[in-house]
Amino acid sequence: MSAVLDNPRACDECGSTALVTDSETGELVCTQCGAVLVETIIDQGPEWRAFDLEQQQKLTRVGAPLTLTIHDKEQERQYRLRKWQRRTSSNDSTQRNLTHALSEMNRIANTLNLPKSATETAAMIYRRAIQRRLIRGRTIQSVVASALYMACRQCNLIRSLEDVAKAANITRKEAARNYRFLHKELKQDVPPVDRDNLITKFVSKLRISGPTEQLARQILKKASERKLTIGRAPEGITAACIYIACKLNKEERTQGEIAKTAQITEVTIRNRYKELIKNLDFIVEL
DNA sequence: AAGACGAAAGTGGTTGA
DNA sequence: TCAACAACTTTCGTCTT
Repeated sequence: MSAVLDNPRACDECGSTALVTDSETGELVCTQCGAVLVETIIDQGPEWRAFDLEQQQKLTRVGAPLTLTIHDKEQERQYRLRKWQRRTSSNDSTQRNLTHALSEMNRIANTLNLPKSATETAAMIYRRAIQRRLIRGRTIQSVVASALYMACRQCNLIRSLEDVAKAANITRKEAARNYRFLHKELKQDVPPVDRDNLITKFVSKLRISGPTEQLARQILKKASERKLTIGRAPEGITAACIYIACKLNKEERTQGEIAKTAQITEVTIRNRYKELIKNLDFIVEL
């Protein structure tokens, strides 16, 4: 784990201010280029820092870890520079790709207001993708967007593929294509979209009252129990439940309004809610 | 006039022979 | 590899409030 630092310091190597401390080693590390910046802390372990298995193997080498017996700052600095040079020359394109991707990822995550945990998950996914050589032939933008979307799903955060794609300046279609590819290749476990979370999000966007929200949840629960939700997009089901709840509570919301916030069409809401009311006879009593 | 309705055609992906 | 298929969208004419 690492923590953000409100350190005004910039990276010596690339000038970025996105620095984090590695809580295990206490090193100050640049998230942009991977440079290790703090030399005052003595690290008892190996002094290199691997991003993934492949690098770990590549970087493993013989040599004593830095100790207090070596004070010479200049010597230390030169060693560090040599180390970095070796890194960049041996793995240049990968490193540059990663640098670019991570900065793009931070930018997109920022516009989506994603918590740090999700961005870190996405970064892990991206590194895995690099490791498996899945990037070639795809744009950084689209793979980054896919990784972020996958991370959101894994962290149970509601961010639509469309929103992620928009933030990454690519089309929904392209994001979907790359997401499917990543999902297939990485065999990552991705939970289905949590419909309760969807209700929470839509309800707050639509400013719907608490009682109506509760009613929508009840309807969703019943529909789920009666297997009316299988094979249907969660957005459509959720939107229909909210629409029905509004109707029952005389809280006027148009199909268009709800459809827009759920990023689906009115037609889909109509189809879902027709199916639901046909099979949820209990609604009549409410 | 706005909202709801539903038919019909189109889209992009999955499945299965 | 291709056609059938399911879910969803787009579009548009019509009905309802």
